[in-house]
Amino acid sequence: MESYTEENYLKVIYHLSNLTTGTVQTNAIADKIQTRPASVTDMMKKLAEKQLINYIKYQGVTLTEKGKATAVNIVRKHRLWELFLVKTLHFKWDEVHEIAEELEHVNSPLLIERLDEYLGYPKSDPHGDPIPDKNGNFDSPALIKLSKLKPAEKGIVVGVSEHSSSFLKYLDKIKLTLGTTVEMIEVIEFDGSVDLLIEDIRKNISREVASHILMRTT
Amino acid sequence: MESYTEENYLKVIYHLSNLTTGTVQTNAIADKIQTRPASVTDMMKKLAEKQLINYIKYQGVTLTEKGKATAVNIVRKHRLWELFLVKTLHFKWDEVHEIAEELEHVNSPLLIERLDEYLGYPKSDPHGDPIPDKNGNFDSPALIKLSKLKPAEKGIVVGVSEHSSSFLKYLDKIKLTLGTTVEMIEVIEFDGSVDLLIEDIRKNISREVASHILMRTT
DNA sequence: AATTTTATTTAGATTTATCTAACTTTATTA
DNA sequence: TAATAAAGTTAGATAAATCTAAATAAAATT
Repeated sequence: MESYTEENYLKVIYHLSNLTTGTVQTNAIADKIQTRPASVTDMMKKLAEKQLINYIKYQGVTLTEKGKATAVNIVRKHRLWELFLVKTLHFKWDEVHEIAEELEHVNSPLLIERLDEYLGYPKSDPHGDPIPDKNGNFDSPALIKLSKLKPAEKGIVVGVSEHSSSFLKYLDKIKLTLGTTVEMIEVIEFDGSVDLLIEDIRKNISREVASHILMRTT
Repeated sequence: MESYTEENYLKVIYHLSNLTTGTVQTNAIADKIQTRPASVTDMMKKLAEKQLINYIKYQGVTLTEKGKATAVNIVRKHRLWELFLVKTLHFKWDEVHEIAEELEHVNSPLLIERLDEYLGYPKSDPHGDPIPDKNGNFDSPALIKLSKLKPAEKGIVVGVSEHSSSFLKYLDKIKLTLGTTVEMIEVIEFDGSVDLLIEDIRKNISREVASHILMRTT
């Protein structure tokens, strides 16, 4: 069994290696986990000893199969809980992340099995992220960042790659929520911001925001 | 904020002082929490420093108002989760204790508020134990142990004072579940076991078991 | 009351996860 | 490529929760 802390490290490594598809650096982990690089190094040694990561001094880490399976299971629990909070307890999508961060560490495979069943074996969470099944499998639809849409191209918002409450609240405000259809008008060369048509209203959003919104083109 | 461990100590002290209405001894806590008396003493000093308990060396402890409020809140969370597991996720009453032991430590007042609302502000959990409300209030109906019923007296099973799976499974087996009406036939003087009428069938159960079944007389 | 038993506490050690400060390795750039 | 900057590691320390073994206090018994 992994400790609460070990689970968090594995989860963070998993998320960071998803973004770069390569190895994960010590400082990146320290940043995400809000700790010191020295603490990360200590933990890397421990996780390597437990065969959960491949660790080469000064070279960063990758997850082993075992480590990846553990991480995916935590992600599965996190996303099932988020969906439960929104669907059953009527939380808003920007309120669930922190609570799920705690719930994901509750260790009862049967509980998660039952929760999955209760929710109808869902395929995605309230932010559009895929929910791995019991065996860790999930399909990641081919997604494109909103910032990469071509002029006149249309797409549906299916996910976000940033889960902070302030970001999600902002999306609610400008009506850029999951399932919304958006048409690209143009990318402003000067600052990379984008002019969009959101439900027939023309809006400009920053490059920063547009790069965290994931679309499926239609 | 209290740590996971501190919360467990407070909960155990609360439950033990309920039984004796007096102070709680070091060894009793050590026993319940499966740790050494020396560890309990260490923790008692810490909890006393935080004003959660009144601690006098060699004399045992009592909860302060603050400590009691904290303990009651944990009990509230535990019982709400147990009810959720049974009502919504279709667990059996003997399967929920261990899972609730973990869930009770998730710290989100809003989550518990919503869960309470979702469950319809219930007054008792699947074992018949009262669920404290948001302010820590609950009514403890005047209960009598099954072992104390007088011959020919009838009562309804409303709770149990033992939550082990083996005990609850046994109750299921002999059809002595919550809500069942039972009539006392006689107490066998020799071993204190009781002859009962349970749904028109005459059964004998041990003093030990009968003393853990709580009744409301009818 | 003296002795024995039981309950509790103290002292000092251990484990886990963290830290700071100093040092080493790798990467960048002038 | 030598110097500088950035990234990562090591060594030694700290806090939380636990332990064992020894000491002390309270309770029970002769």
